[in-house]
Amino acid sequence: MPAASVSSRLAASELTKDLSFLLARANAVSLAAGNRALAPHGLKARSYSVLLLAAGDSGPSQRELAEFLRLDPSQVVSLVDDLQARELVERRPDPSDRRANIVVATAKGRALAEQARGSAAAAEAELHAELTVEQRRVIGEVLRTLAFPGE
Amino acid sequence: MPAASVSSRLAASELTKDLSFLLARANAVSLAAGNRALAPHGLKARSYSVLLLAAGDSGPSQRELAEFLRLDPSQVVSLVDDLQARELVERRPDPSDRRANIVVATAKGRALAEQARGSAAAAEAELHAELTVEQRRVIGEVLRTLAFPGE
DNA sequence: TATTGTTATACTCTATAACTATA
DNA sequence: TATAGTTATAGAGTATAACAATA
Repeated sequence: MPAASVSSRLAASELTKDLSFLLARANAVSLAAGNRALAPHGLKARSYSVLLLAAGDSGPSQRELAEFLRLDPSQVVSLVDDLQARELVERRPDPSDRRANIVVATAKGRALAEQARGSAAAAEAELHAELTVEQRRVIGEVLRTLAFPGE
Repeated sequence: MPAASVSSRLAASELTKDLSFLLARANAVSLAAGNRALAPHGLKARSYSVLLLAAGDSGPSQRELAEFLRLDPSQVVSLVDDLQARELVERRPDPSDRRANIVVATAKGRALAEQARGSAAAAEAELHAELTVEQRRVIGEVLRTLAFPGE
């Protein structure tokens, strides 16, 4: 991983006003911290997201996971393969469509998801420590709008 | 690229409240739109960022580019190699440190940077069309804080 | 015909280590 | 000794096409 951020002469650059750049850099910082927090649980951001969705009560198909996480269906295959090999999730045939697999967490998977959620939340709290309550509220709204455009 | 986002049963998931997830997804949307807008100029988000910094008046070294963009120095090498082969930037020896290369845009590079900036700004404006003025102001502040923690 | 999951493959991105030239 | 740039390489992530089973 590259060195930690430094205050730099480049901070005066026009890029600092580019929201897409700031979004990319903020995400890189957040992703690195998240992966660090999840590593002790044997998870990364991707596998954590799949596990969390599988541990919820929505009963997502692999296709739905791919769309929601903006992954290719083939990437979901290997993520689920890995989680299934570790007995954290199961593939269940969808009774209403025999082509589809419903991905559901096992008891072991739900327990791990709960632990990992604690670690992820702690890491996020640390990153957001400098933000005001108002800033947190607005950023939630805005990111939801940007993350799911047209909805 | 995966399918466009869909409104989904999964929107009720706890992940929708996870700012790190929303940040990652918003970035994926933004990056895809940015790369699409930059493609006609033969650029991607990465090379565009390097070109823009080289076109400014900071005169960044490769090391500074790596830190600011959170890239490994070896990644900067190939980005600059590519831009240099296209005569968009030059490597100039730093007079005060003969180990370092200062990366500066050529006239051709500055012209392309200006064009690309227009395309990128248009794409960003479209993505942010739904945001209020107040939301834009706050997101700028917040993303700067998250992108450059501790500064 | 179209879609879900799968496999295979190629390509890009990321991370690491080692080397050189300078400091 | 340490740092800037470079090279090489391996690993992770991404994108595409093709196939079987099912709709």
